[in-house]
Amino acid sequence: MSLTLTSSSLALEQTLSCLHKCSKEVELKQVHAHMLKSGFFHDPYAITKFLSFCLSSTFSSYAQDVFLNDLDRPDTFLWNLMIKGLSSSDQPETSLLLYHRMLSSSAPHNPYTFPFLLKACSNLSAFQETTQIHAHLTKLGYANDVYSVNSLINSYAVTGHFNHARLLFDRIQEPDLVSWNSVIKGYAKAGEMDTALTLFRTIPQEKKKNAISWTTIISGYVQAGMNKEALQLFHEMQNSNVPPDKVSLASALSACAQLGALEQGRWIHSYADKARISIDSVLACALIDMYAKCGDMEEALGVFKDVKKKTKSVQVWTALISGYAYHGLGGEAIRRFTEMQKTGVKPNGITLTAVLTACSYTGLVEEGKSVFYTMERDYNVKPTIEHYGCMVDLLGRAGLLDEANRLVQKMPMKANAVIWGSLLKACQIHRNIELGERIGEILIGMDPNHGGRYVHTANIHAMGGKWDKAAETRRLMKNKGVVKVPGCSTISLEGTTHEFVAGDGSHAEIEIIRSKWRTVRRRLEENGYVPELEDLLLDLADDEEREAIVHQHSEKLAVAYGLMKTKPGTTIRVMKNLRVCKDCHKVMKLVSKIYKRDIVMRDRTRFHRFRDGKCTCGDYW
DNA sequence: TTAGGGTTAG
Repeated sequence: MSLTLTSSSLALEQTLSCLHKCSKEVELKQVHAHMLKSGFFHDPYAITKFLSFCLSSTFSSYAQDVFLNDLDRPDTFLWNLMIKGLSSSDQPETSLLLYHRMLSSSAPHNPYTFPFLLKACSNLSAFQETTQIHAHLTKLGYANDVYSVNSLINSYAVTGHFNHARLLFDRIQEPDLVSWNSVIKGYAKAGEMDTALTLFRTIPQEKKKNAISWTTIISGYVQAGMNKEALQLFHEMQNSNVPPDKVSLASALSACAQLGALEQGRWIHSYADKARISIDSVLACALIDMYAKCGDMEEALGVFKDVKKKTKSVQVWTALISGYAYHGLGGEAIRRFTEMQKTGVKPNGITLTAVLTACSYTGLVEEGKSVFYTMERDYNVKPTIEHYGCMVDLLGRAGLLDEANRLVQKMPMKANAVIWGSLLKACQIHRNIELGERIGEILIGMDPNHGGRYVHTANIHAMGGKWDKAAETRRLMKNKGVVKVPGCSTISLEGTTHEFVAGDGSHAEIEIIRSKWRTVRRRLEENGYVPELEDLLLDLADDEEREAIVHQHSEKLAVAYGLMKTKPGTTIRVMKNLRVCKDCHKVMKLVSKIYKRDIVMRDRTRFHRFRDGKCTCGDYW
């Protein structure tokens, strides 16, 4: 008897080890059939192992089928196993479905189910379901179960209902750290950073803030676009004896990427190396994105190459492709896109947005069209407004304004301000005054408090010589009290960021900088420079006045400062909040040649790298 | 059994 048992359990263990090698559904089916035939499906241990494997790999719907069809009256443990597994699968809604099945079965309920269910609600961002489950667990008498309450707080937090979360939090006699972190998340998610920070500061010392607490507040600031504050908190975290883990690092890297803070980003990278924190897919993404957005594509590629093949997820590939896109390296982006597919990684909607952006920025019209019109068939991704946006931009930049406009008319969703904005820009570049004026009016209607809308509309009127209309638009803007965001450029030197705002003289060394700029300008003029005033369609009387304005542009002052303060041959890195104007672009090309300097300039949407009189954008931007 | 992260069109 004991011999039989041993051999049968041996057989089971062998079968289970086969199970773990299954990567295709046919293979899984074979193991499944074998287990049924051998009677293993009467053994709860075997069933648990089988379902757990399916749920943790790509076979969660297979697990669901087996569970519902093959099992005779599963117990509460198995129901919970299924609900847990499905809650973090790619179809969390099936978890809720199973819960309703469980209720109509004879399996007795227990409080263990609820945190899993609420996890599914969080993953679905489902507020209605959260309230239903809340009501149900109250009715069943689990309203004081700490795990359930914390999960409820989290679900309300994730769905943006911080008041619901707070109400529950305030009723807890002594909230644990999970409760604190969850309620803070609620405020952070809703952008209520003042309250989030106040609560964060109120966490009692004995609860001992952990890396999760810190990351919650840091990533809250990042999501609110308050990146400087995020990095300040990251520094505070390091002084507080809570070592950052990979999740904290990824959040801080996001802040660096947005700020263009290359030095701090590099520091985080070397910290991860020193602390022997392995670079997983998410950290790799954050690093590649940081280096790319800070203008260092070589380093971004270095990180990408060091990532192990198994870790090269679609997101990691997408981060690299996006980097090439906004560096204007369309050919390289497409090459990587092809390479990615050869390794068996399928693109998602975001990857395709990046590829289309790359085509748009490089003028690869046919390549872009081919991807756009086959994406649903080839990649099973339905075009979203972002993809249409890329296409409108691609066609518009290339001068195919009618085609772009037709696409806007026939797309299945309503055009938003981004789409109209990109079409208006194309009208300016290609001097289609009539269409541009119509779009300008639409945009002002959509965004009456956005200064840029009025400025662009006034400019297109001016371009058509309609000075009275241009003046009227500016007057309208003034009357409404709307102000234009001023152009602002920054340059980082030895860890200090210097800021220059157009026409503003607040920098301590402004007089020397202006004088330096006059010297630069003279050298440019000796080399044949003539100002490019086309972009500056202000209704000013004469060219002299317009020239004076163009020479106060913030990026010129930043570069002049860079030339003053850095050694010959050093790359000058400048960031601008708006798009670079034609004259500044021309000037940068000349400076790069005459002063033998590489200039890397990040503007609102992309990078320009100037070297020896040329720019990587090929003057197509 | 409960809490934190990355890639997206102007």
